[in-house]
Amino acid sequence: MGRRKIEMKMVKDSSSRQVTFSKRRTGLFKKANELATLCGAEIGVIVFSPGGKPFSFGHPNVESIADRFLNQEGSKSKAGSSNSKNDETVERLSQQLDDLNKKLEAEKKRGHMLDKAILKAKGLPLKSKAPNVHELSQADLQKMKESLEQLREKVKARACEMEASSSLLLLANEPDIETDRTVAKNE
Amino acid sequence: MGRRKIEMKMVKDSSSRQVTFSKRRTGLFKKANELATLCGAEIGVIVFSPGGKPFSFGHPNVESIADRFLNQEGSKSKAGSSNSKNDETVERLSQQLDDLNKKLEAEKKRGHMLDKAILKAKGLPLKSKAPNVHELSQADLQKMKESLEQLREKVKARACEMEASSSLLLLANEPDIETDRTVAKNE
DNA sequence: AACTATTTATAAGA
DNA sequence: TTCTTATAAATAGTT
Repeated sequence: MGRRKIEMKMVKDSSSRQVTFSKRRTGLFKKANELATLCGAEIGVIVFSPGGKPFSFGHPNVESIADRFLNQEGSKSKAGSSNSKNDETVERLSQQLDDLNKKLEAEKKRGHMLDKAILKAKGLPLKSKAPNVHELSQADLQKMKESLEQLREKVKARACEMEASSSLLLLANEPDIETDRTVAKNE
Repeated sequence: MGRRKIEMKMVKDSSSRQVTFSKRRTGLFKKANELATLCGAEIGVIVFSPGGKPFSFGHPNVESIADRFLNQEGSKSKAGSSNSKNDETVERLSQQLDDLNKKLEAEKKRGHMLDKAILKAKGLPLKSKAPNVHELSQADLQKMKESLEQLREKVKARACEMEASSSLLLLANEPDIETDRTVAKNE
């Protein structure tokens, strides 16, 4: 978003990385604040710099949001046991798998287009070495997609089980809830 | 940032607010992901929609970051000590999902690149069947982990294949290969 | 810290 | 809801 487009990978130069971190952290918090303001959403952002220093933004405050998220009393079982945390993790993994599925489908379509494009444009000797490299790639993507779907099913199944059984577990662990609005320290 | 500049006030129209929330949440997660990637920072973002639905982004995962933040001083390890193993596995799964996303996005970009440089479009339908497996626990988490590792290998393999086979094409067209991860769920 | 040239994000509209 | 387009913002490279 500046003079040049940059590669999405770790900035090598330590000094530049620090500058980027600082600028983008500010930008991220600003975006978070706008989202909270415009939509009345509750948001918590926690950032640990590469040096391990903590920064945070919260509306209304990070602690309550983090706590609420970790114990997720909203729609699941009422047991605030250590399992609910795990439960939520599994739930999120499931969501991420869903997301991956979408990406894979898009990628598959694109892959077919590329196959045609490549053959048409150059008629490269891709078939000589083995079956078409891109065809194999497609097969792999298909396998990946199927595997991911299986995993998703397992994860979902497990989430349900945990929900059902977690209510039997201990309820004696509640992290304290603090109050604090926007906190952003400079590194 | 669009057709018009908008006031930083709660969007009145419920419908528009929902759209704004969805778009900006996606943008926020993307920014968070970029910050994590570029600077090697650990980031956790938690968003509760006005309706109370939870969304989150985490690198490597929200839980560990939230925990670390809430327990700034020492370790936490609440009650369920038998869950530590699970937590560990889940953490690894999260890490691998992250890795998968990274590679997939890299390919996606590569695809865009080739696509852009070469041809016009064409799509195709697709569907697949996923066995519905229940009963998941320690052993299953292990399987999930292994599956993810296999997938990662496949993706890695494909990435290499494409890299090798597309170099010729790339030379004749646009260079520039990037990587980026994006994890965002829609409400 | 400021300053731009560019790249991104996104408000509207379809 | 997804995509497209016109603009507002964010920000990479500089000074």
